[in-house]
Amino acid sequence: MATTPTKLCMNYHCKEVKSEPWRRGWRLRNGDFANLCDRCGSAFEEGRFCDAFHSYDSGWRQCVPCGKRLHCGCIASVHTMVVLDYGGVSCITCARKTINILPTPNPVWPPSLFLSLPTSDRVNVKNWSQTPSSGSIGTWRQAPILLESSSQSELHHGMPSEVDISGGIERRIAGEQLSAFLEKKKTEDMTETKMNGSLKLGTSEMLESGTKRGEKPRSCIYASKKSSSKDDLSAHFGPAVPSLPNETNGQSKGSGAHLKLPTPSTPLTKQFNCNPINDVETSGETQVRNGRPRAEGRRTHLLPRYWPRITDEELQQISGDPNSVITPLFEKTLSASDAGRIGRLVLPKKCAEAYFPPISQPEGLPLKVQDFKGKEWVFQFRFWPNNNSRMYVLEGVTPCIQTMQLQAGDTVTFSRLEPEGKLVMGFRKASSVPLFDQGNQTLQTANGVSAPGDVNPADAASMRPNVDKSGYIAKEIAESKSPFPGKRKNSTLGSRSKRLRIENEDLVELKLTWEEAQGLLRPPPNHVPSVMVIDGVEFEEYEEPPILGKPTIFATDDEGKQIQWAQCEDCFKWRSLPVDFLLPSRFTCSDKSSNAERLSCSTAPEITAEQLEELLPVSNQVSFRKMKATRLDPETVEALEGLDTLANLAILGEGETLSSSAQATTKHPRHRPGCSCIVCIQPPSGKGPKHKQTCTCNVCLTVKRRFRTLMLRRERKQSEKEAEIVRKKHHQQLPERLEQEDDPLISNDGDNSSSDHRKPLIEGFEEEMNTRKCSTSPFKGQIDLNIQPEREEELSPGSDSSSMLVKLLQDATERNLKQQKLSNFIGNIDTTSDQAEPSGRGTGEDKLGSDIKPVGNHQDSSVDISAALLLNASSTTTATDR
DNA sequence: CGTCTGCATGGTA
DNA sequence: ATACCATGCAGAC
Repeated sequence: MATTPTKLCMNYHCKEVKSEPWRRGWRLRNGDFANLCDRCGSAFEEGRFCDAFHSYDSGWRQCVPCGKRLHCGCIASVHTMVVLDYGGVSCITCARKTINILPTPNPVWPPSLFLSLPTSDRVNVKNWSQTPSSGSIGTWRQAPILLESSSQSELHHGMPSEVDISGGIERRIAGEQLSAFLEKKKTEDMTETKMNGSLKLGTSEMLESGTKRGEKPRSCIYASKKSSSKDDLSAHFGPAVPSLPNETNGQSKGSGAHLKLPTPSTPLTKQFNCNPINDVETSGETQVRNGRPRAEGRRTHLLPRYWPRITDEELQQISGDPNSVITPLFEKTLSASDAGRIGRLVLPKKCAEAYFPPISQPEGLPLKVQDFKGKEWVFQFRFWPNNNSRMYVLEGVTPCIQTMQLQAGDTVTFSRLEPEGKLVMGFRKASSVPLFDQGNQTLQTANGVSAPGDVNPADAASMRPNVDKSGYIAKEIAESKSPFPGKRKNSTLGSRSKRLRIENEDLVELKLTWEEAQGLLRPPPNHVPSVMVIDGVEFEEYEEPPILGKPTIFATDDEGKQIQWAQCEDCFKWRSLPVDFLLPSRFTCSDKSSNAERLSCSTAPEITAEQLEELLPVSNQVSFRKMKATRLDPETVEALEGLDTLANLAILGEGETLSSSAQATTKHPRHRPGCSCIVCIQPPSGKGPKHKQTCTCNVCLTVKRRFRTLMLRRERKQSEKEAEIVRKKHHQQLPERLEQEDDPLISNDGDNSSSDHRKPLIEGFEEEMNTRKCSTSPFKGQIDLNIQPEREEELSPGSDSSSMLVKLLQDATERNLKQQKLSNFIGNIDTTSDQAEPSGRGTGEDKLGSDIKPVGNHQDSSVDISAALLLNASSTTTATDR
């Protein structure tokens, strides 16, 4: 970029083919300088470039004070003139003389900023005019634009609210700055920023270097146009300046504040290397673009939690067009209210005022926003008077949020895509961050990208002229399942109400824990269960509460024998173990006693994680990776260990105490007060009466009900599953997204769709489980009220239940068997939840069988079952169902 | 009676 | 002490 791709002189009228050395011309957007041949370069240096080459071009005006001809809107001359407040232009010389008075430096077009787009395009860009106030806005917007674009400082300095007047701003900008700016140009110093920068509207530097310290003029940067006309500027910058002094100000006390706000975002353009953000603050965090504003000023104004976090990569993904620039504006973690059905998304005041179009009426205006898929949404951007302030909200977001499958705790991001100026809305699933990964605040999760979308012409107004709009999006992180990023980047929730926090973080976390824990439940060590039979189903009863074992991976060895792979806690090597080996909560090589040879951590690994991963079905690799990560990450390890505690707490919670001194009852580990599941309502092992098929006791009724539910579900699942498959085929292009969706852990049950999302998968697992069980189940063919619901599938045709249902079940089973085969084994890990679900899910009522154990192992030996689920998968189910 | 709308309240930073 | 904002809630529909 820096240099012209070709070896041609960059003077459009010259194009002399030349080789090095080139003479330096105007600054390009990318920070480099135009390469000019000697002749053109000389003309440029002498300030007669336009006279020499553009004499016949349009755009010539006269300096108001001295009458000198000025080629306005030309990148080659942009730095030599100033746009006056009251109209007209002035050469720099005159501007300097008049200094604070009239002259406004050209807003920036620092050459660097200059966009190749035709002026016209940009200029028209947004008519914010939609708003009633638009008219006036236009005017002063320009100013703001300039300010912002050029420099934040300016804004801060003074222009604030009253900015209305273009004049004000411009004045400041005046000559001095210009000159300063020019000087800088020469030196190319980006460093200097300060005020000058701000004033230097015109200076390209600002833009480029823009970021100098905190204040990088983000928005401005990109807006370059050939024409210097205000319009143009406004188009670009305008938005940026959210400031809205006038418009907004009505309420807010400091409209000025608004102005300031705008600044924060720096345009992160792809094009420009200068990522304000990066430049400034992040020396280290190069990749994450936190919206953190470079500008300190901004920071102070925009709470960290709203700083957009987005990586360069993400940005790039968002904008497919290499020429487009995405400027992250801000992000917000959805509150319960935001994600609720009301469809109102509360916008941080400062963000709204800084990046959205100014609105003077509560009704606000329609705002077009594109989502990462490029779909355009129109929200009503408005505000409510609140105290002496305003509360900004986006109305009508429900469809969008549902489409993105967002829920409380997830984060939506707003970015602006330049030069289109479109607002882009992205998102980041809270779940994407590994549960235990709290420490990492990186954006792994982020994704959403937004495609460019135009601001709607009509609504364009809504978007601010200059403001950046970028919606950025979050990609979903594939693996992340965990619901909450521990700390979430900014603890967006942090400030939120406890309620929210609990719901989203803790709750989710707890939920996850449960899901994961479910699959890891193990009988207490060294405890021999007493087996009770309830209606034909064996239940293992332990005196001690279960413990959480370590996740393992089930596979088949070379000989076709079922085995499970477990990772040593100490050396992280993977060891093969008999499929029926129950891992303790902390497994180490030395525990591999199952094999004759006793191992130690020093023993060479039998397989590497990578190899192991390869052995897994694709569908399980994600889980595996997660597991792997979990183990390797010290934090996670700790967390894992804490899982035990957590799980136990959860188990113990709710009043029931499954203390070590466990009560001898049939209550399952997850029993909760009031639990009426088939297990809990049963008398202690073996003491209950045997049920007949005609029995109408609670247990039997429950089982029957569950069976019915199961059958219905199966039908539904089947159809959904098929639909899902079809859908996937169509959407393979969005792997990430899909992946996320697939992530079972992510599911939150919120009201949203996310839950729906998982359903298919879960169900699939369920089916699998059912299938297996069925195949092995001894009870085929009949509805045996004594069996666990999960096993109901086993029923074979001819059972008491409708033969049709049975048939359906069988069909589904067969199908599933074929499809899932071995993959089923992998159940422990993440899939754990899935597994669990299956069983549990079968019945709508969780509890039933849920809790108890996996009878399966006793009955059939379907390895998977026994191995993976010592406990009851069902319990998991329970959790999910609920 | 459910939903929508706009404002009020109160917790948190 | 103040501003922000998540949620509540009453009135309207």
